[in-house]
Amino acid sequence: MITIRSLPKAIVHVDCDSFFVSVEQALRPELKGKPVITGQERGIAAAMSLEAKQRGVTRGMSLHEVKKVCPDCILLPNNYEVYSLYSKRVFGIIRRFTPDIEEYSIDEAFCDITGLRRVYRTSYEEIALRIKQQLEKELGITVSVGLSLTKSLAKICSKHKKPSGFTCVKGHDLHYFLKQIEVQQVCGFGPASTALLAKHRILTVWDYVQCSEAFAQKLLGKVGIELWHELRGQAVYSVQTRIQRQVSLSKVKTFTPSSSDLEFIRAQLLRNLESAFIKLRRHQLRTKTLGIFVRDEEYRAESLGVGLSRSTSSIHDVSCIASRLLDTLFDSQKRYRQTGVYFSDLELDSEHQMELFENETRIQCLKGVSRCIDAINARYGKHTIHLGSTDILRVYQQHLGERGRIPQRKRELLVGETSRQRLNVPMWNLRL
DNA sequence: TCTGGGGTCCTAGGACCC
DNA sequence: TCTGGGGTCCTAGGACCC
Repeated sequence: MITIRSLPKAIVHVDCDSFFVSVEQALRPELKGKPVITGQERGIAAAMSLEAKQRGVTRGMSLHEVKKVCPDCILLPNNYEVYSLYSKRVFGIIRRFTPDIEEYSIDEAFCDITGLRRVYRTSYEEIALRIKQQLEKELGITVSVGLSLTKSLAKICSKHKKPSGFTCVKGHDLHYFLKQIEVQQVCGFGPASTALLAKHRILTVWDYVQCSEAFAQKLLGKVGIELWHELRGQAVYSVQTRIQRQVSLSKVKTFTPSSSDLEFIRAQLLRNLESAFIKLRRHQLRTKTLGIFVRDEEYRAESLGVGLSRSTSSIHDVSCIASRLLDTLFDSQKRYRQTGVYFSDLELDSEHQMELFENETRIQCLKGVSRCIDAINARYGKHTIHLGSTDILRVYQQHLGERGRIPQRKRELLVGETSRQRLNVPMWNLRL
């Protein structure tokens, strides 16, 4: 069921331009006007300055590709702590104008300024412009701002002119504006929806809102009908001022070349599991489910999940389960290029209640082990202490033969180390 | 774009029960 | 043993977002 708000609203969307790079440039003015790219540590371009974009650098481009198209670019590693601090400052400045703000992502926010005309004794446009000017003045970065009747429309507006754009679309201008906007520019219409709409000759947002509500639902289900209202100026999505509780957590790893070696894939999967648990504990969470997935060379995913009898934040409880799930999914005829684990149904550590027949001593003991591992890894580096069965990854690179496979004789030597794991005896290795 | 990582939400279909 | 109908819950997979 969807709720449509009857009164017209004034929703602002703020989008920071090339956020990561803009922050770097704000902190180091000598970088301004140069082709700057962040993402060095991950090997792909995460964000780039206008100058880099003009040379043909795109998001997700591999760095050796970047070097080809833009040899003089300045490569920087992502500095999430600093971006996160800047992000808080962005939200803080907007919050001075209204408490009705949704922190949508690290560099985007929605805010609802409905009814504030009287408070500020000025128009909605003027309020939105003041927010933009204040952000740019205080932070030394540029932002693009959209103002309209709904979140979906405001987001299209902020994207309409970039960088440092301001677009306001009122109800009476809506039809004129929507005729210029293609459906793929709507947040919520991805490649699949766009292709489906194109089949029915629906190319612009105006074409879409001219369809009947029933047709929108038939074609694209719940999202289709919600967006149909939103794009006609009837608000369905409200500005979510409260931070939503995290509902899932996952860790994936793609490896090149692909592999059909079960023990190597198992090691990759268990390494994902180690990382996922580290993150889970860092957020003081526990999981009640465990899921794994693998992707083959065609990028097709297969997954398998189980509910756990009690929630946990310790890998000892589930490493054998993960291993068995993999045995079920694994097809020796296929080559795989990605593994992943995911936890859904998360609960806060503080909210966890012991069950009647739980073994308190064992649980406390495992907790202590996890605490020690976290402390050692924090001091000496991630995965300094790791499961014995993931140790194969450390030596794998040294032994790689042709086609990304470890020669059988060497493999036997390596896999031998992991046999205890499969006998349900946790084994730990210290990387020295 | 053909594929890097971390999320959210929706839906179709199956299992199970009455 | 086969067969109706309806409800709920769960799961795998898809689509989309940053």
